[in-house]
Amino acid sequence: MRTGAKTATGPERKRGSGVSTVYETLRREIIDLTLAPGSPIDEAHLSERFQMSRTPIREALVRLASENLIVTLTNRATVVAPIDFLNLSAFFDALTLMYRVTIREAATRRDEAALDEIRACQHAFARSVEAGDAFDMIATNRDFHVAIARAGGNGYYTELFARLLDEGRRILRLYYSTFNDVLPRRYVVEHDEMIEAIAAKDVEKADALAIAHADQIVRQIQSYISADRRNSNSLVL
Amino acid sequence: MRTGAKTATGPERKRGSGVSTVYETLRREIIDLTLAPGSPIDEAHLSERFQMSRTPIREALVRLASENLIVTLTNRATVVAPIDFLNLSAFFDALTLMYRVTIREAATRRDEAALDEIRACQHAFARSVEAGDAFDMIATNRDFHVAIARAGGNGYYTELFARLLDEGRRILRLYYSTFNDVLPRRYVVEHDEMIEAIAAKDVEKADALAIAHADQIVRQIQSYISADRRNSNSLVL
DNA sequence: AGCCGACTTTCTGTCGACATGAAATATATT
DNA sequence: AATATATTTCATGTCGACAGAAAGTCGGCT
Repeated sequence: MRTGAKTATGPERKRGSGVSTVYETLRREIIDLTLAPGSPIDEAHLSERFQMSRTPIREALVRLASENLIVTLTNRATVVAPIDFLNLSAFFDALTLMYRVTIREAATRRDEAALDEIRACQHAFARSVEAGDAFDMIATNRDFHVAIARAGGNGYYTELFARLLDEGRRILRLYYSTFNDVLPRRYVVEHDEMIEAIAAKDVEKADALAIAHADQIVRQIQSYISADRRNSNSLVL
Repeated sequence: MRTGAKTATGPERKRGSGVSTVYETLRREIIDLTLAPGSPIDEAHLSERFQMSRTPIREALVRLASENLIVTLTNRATVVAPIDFLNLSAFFDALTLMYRVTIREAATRRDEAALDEIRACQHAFARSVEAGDAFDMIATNRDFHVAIARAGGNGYYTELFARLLDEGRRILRLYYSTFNDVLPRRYVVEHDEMIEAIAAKDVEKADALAIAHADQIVRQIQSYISADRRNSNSLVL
């Protein structure tokens, strides 16, 4: 006989969805800086917020931790991963490398479907630049470059690149207020040139564009940071 | 087989150690092919084997899954990640790139402590080559290259490279029986030349050696595969 | 006899509760 | 008063149990 009276407060949630819901929501909030770097993550709070037990929440946290989006101090707190301004050069190096490698692969192996994907992302990016929506700009820019990486067809590159771009999103968010509208339009043009080079399978041209583009972004971030007095006080947020 | 003397009543296990114990043990067994690709992972079995509840085991599995060492089919089985022979070229590309990038960084930024680390790993590698222990050779070779990556000081590179080398360990294990003793000795010599170039901060020399080394390994794996009829039947294990 | 559907099995996903260890607080001592 | 120590607090780590979902099994039907 079944005990399944199912009570009043029905667990109206599909079975395997708990962990991924929490994971994706928190991931987005961390990258959006909705959750500030260093802010504590409380399992009980999340348990109440997402209306589920701590178990699926813990599993989501383990997943986030393995992507370095959160840091867990054993037996004590777990906090949103700080933005490490001390290792920025390693970040810039890796980011530049992946810009170059992924666009080279894309220029080599792209097919029409992948090109369409890239163009769609570029349109979304151009729209948010027109709209002056800095947040959406940062997000669509990320998607554009991930689409290029996908066109290259190397999952190892795509995965690392996506992580780097997400980390970049966090840093850019810190400075979104200082965004001016000169650089974004330049990015739109550079993106268009990239698409052209990829479509033409001109690997060296694409590579050169990637180098220039990466240089732009690195310089942009560096100028934001050096213009911001906060970092002379607390280097690690 | 190890420990397990803990029997009887006492939950004599340190508090935060459960997850990492399971994680590290399974990780080693997966990379060693002690757990065959595609073989099922049963939480209840592991629960009994490690003498702990399913909760810490599940968290270890989540961690392994996020590193693509296992694959979980929602609501169904979780299995050891198959070795994907179809995407080998992406693997070779990424591996070669990381050989080059990490050794270039190492040749640029290495300090004496890092060099000592690298030399220690090389000694361990040379010893296992002398001993003709193919398994240990594969493991110490991995450690040697990770040490070089560490010397470069870029965590993003080190992490990806370590993952790639571990994946390579799985593939090499498949063919360990066909190891001959010509190539390993060549590897020892090549490793020595790499150390020399890194110590001399000769970036271009180091890069050239990395390319040659990567080429060796890729060719070795490819020859094993093409010499092995298994793969014409089931391309994905 | 063969195909379809309900039952059973056996996993995984989720839950609530307890144990433990570290920070925070209160207390005692020099 | 300041430091060292005991106590409280409370978030985390772990546990055992229940519920839901597929695969496998068995019996009924045309």
